[in-house]
Amino acid sequence: MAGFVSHFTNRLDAKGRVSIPAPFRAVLARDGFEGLYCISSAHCAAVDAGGNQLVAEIQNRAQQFAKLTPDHDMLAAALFGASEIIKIDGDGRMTLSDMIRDHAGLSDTVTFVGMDYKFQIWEPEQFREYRAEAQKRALAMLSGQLPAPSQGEPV
Amino acid sequence: MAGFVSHFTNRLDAKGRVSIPAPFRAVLARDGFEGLYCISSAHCAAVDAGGNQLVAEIQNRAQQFAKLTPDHDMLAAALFGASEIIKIDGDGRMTLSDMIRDHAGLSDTVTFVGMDYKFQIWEPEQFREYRAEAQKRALAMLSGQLPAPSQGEPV
DNA sequence: TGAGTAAATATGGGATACCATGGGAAATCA
DNA sequence: TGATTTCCCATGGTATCCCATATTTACTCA
Repeated sequence: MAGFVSHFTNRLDAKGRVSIPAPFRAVLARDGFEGLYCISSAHCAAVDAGGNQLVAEIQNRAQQFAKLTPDHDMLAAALFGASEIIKIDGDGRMTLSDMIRDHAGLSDTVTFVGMDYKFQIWEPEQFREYRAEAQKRALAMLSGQLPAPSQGEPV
Repeated sequence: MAGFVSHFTNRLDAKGRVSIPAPFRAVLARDGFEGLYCISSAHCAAVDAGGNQLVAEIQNRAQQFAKLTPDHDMLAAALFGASEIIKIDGDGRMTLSDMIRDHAGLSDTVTFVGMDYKFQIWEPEQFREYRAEAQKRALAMLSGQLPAPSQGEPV
């Protein structure tokens, strides 16, 4: 099944709302999750967003540790504490929370980046920089220039 | 089963639409993908296009890494963020996005180049140059003049 | 064989539907 | 009650759908 693909930049209005790109809304509708699951990325200035597919990946991560252990508690606090569920209004818009705005450094435009099972929310200029770097690294990785990938690197 | 072969040059109309060559449409119909999956080539001024076969190659590349890791995020941003799914209208035409037009440097004509499991979208003159170079290199490779090509050439 | 006919294809253009965006009014909260 | 949020409607631009036409290719039948 097709996931989140391509990237879009939309404007933030005076009320702090921004349209979620229509193709992404279509994916979310198929996914079935009510609202939009958002979680600050631990390793870049972006917010991960998505539906059940994303939630499943996160839970999968937490399940590496037995419940009630200090490790699990810590990971759970880090993951779920940095998460929130945003409502989507009748016109397909979301209202950005302070957490999202601060973490991504957003001002008046927002870039949505498809990443198959989730998408990311970026400040446009920062995404440009990240993408330039990502493309360089991807080219190197895919050309077999780099050693074996890190299988289970922490989030 | 036969893939995408040969090349065709069609005209871009005032609305930015261009007919996908009928032989390519036949391959896409067999493939079963809904629409046309497009991704900017990382190493030349062309856009890769195709259906499930192409998507499978790309997903395969991303699966080298565990989800939610920095490596996977980076690769996914470079691959899926640079992709889009273009609709094909009832007459077999696609509307070129800005991304495609810019990346390939298109103006008023488009060359479609079959490459078996995918095809490429080129500006005609740039393709001529690329092909001249490609033929020279292919000849050298096939006669064993050059060292083995890089293992995992980017999608 | 060869003119006539039918089918497929590339291309043009009008009408309609969709989407991002702005703003007002009702509802909710502190 | 003032501020914020949620719901609803308006609008301009664009993409999509549908139909028309020219040109080529394939086919038919005398």
